[in-house]
Amino acid sequence: MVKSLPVEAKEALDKALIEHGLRSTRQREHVFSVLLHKRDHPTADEVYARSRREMDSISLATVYNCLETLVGCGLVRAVNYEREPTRYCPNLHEHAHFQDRQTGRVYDVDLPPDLMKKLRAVLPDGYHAESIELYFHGKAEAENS
Amino acid sequence: MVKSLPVEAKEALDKALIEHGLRSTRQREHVFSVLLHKRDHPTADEVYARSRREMDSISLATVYNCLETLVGCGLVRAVNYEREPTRYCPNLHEHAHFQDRQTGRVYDVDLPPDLMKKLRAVLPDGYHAESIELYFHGKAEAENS
DNA sequence: TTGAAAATTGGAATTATTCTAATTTAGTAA
DNA sequence: TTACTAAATTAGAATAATTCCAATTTTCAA
Repeated sequence: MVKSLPVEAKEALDKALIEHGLRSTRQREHVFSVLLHKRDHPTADEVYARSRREMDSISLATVYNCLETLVGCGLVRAVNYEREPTRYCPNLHEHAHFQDRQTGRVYDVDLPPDLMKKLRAVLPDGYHAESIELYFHGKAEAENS
Repeated sequence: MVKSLPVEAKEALDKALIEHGLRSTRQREHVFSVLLHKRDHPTADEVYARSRREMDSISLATVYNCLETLVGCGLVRAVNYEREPTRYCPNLHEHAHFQDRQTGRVYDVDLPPDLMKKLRAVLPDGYHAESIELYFHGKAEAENS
């Protein structure tokens, strides 16, 4: 059972939507709550399945729309490994991703402060990065869950 | 006109193919030469178009097969930005990629020695990276070509 | 030279995602 | 409240990069 949005998340959502000139809808709120509730980098299909458990009328197209909206508002990041389906991540701290080769599971990797600054400094003059994505792929030692 | 493979590239290709228990074919050699000749991170479709200019009988499926083989042999890297078509890069030096938001063009970014080592050190115990991909996206000041 | 395994081929199939056009809804103004 | 209008949702069709398939061709070792 996905609990509804905590107030601070609801506030962040409404604020971001208003800032972007977008409306608050049940579906957007629900999709956001699904992402926050289980932060395991689900695909759109998985978000759809989870969303339907509480909101059986939501459509796949709407899930895609909501995810795109959330990414556009900066509340969620899209994570792409090779040509696998896009995964979604509501962690807004500066972080990288690690995918386990065997299970395909994706984990967040915290980054030391200033690492992004250092990476940005690697760019030659004339290159200005708006986003930096750091993807690790390999073997993660067995964990529970 | 795509010149045929330089000897050292031909040798590297044959060596890599043999190491992986694969055969040398005209198509593999030609696709590799196309990648080496213009290193602008072409998509499979673009590689197909270029390959056909000299080898009109090559099929799109074969181009995909060859690219996959070259990547598997470690002679070429696959570059993925969001859900755009995969691009291919024959630069084997340690490097990152930068995509210009406006043109979509992808550039190689040289990395200082040891940067990859430092990035690897960011991983918590139990995580072992086999590959690390660093993607920049933003604005590159206008260049010729 | 030959045979078997591997590679190529054209076209069909797949699949994540986007598009479309009709319906519903949110938010505002009267 | 009510009514309006633009925005959002919806189901299903369409798209596009890639993969699959079964038949043919090629490589290479014996």
